[in-house]
Amino acid sequence: MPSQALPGFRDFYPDELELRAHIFRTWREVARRYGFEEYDGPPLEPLDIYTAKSGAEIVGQLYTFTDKGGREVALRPEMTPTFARMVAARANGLRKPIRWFSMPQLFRYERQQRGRLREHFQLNCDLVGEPGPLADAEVIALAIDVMRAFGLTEHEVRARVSDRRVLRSLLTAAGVSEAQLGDAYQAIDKAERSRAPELAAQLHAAGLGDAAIEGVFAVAAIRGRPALEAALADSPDGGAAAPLFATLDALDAMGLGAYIDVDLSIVRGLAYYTGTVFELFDAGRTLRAICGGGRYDGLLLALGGVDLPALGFGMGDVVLAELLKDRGLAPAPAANVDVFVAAVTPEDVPHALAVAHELRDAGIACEFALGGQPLGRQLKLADARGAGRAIVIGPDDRARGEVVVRDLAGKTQAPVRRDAVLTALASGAAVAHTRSGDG
RNA sequence: GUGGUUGUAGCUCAAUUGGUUAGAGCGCCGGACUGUGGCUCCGGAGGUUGCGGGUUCAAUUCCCGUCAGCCACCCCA
Repeated sequence: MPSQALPGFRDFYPDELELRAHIFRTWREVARRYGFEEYDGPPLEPLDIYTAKSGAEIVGQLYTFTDKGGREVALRPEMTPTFARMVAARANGLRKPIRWFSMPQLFRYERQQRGRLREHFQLNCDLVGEPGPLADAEVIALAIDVMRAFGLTEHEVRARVSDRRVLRSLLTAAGVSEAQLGDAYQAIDKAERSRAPELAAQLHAAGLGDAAIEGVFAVAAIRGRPALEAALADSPDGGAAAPLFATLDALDAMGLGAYIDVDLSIVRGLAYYTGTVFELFDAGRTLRAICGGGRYDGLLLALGGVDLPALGFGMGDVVLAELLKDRGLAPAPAANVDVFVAAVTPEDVPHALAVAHELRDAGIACEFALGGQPLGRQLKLADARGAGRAIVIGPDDRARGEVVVRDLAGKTQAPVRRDAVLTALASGAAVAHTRSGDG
């Protein structure tokens, strides 16, 4: 048994890379539709840009080492610190709002499971410089439109949306103190996965009273806009949800309302979110989150020293690829070549090479048999390669100054003058492409 | 990092309460088929049964360890 890839790392065979390329193409195409520009940064960064934000305990989940210059470095586990640095460095010169996206490969040293590896690619889209609710709608809409571009409908993917400003208002009204908010968020985040008595015990240990604990569970159970509006009716700060509602209205106006579930159990694990938070899930909830993001208005100040409102999301390729395969939405295998050039006898081979290279110069993908196989075997290979046409060159054809152009799907063929091969291919029956979708 | 569970050709899976040479389909290579492909038929290559140890006359099968996958926890930047 030869060595294999490290746990959590992937070898991409051609058919798997095909899916990855499909995901990358789609990510770029949809981001472009929203006016986002692509950027990138180094995959290796100083360790402290990650510990500064998340504390030293994060080191256990990073790939770190000391480089030959004595620097503590880490393979990037996330893009946000790099993004914050880049934005901060040129903040004054960049026209706001900034719409940037990237597709970094990220690394984290953790026990892998389905949908969670030690290495993955992640679409990061961030919008900086706009505090208003339309920015939130733009970012959520972009995430949803990526799903739609893959052919995923509102029956297959759900966007669960909440807002930390709303959570804070409701929890405060229920008697949760400012200092206890973090514990309350954590309990809400786990509400669907953990048992209520355990969570209640943890909250109790954090100093919450019975009424406040009950309030936390009540908030975590809010689903849908009417339920949220009802809860807010009893709240002293009913206006806390105004931005969220404006964002939801905007998504409705875009025609994407069918994808949205107001779901107050969504808080996101990160401490730095300040407003809208959202996650995308497959409708059956059999997989991990496809995408997560939200508004982080204080983070650029903390990381980069520029005080700009911002929000964004990250969408990994692993869960997405699982979902596309489950739903039969992975692209059909592409044809390797458009045309296969077959030589009947060894004497025909130089002529086949000349024709093949003419086609290649003209931008047509073509292949010929390297091993002098019989014609039948060559055509078999042409078929396996998905070629739409074959060009057959034999002594008889050459004697007439011709080649045979065969339509492999239609099983028809016709002689073509040797010097008219290119024009015949261009004007004849369309070269078959098996690719569908993004071709 | 903790606990549970599963590991048999490239892939999907078989192998009678432990029994002799570990099989099949798909895929791959070749032949039937040296100027016409997808089908069919025939043949071939490909396995230290994840790895190591133990029990036994005998281990793919039972036990232990280890590695890897999966599930839950942790974490989810």
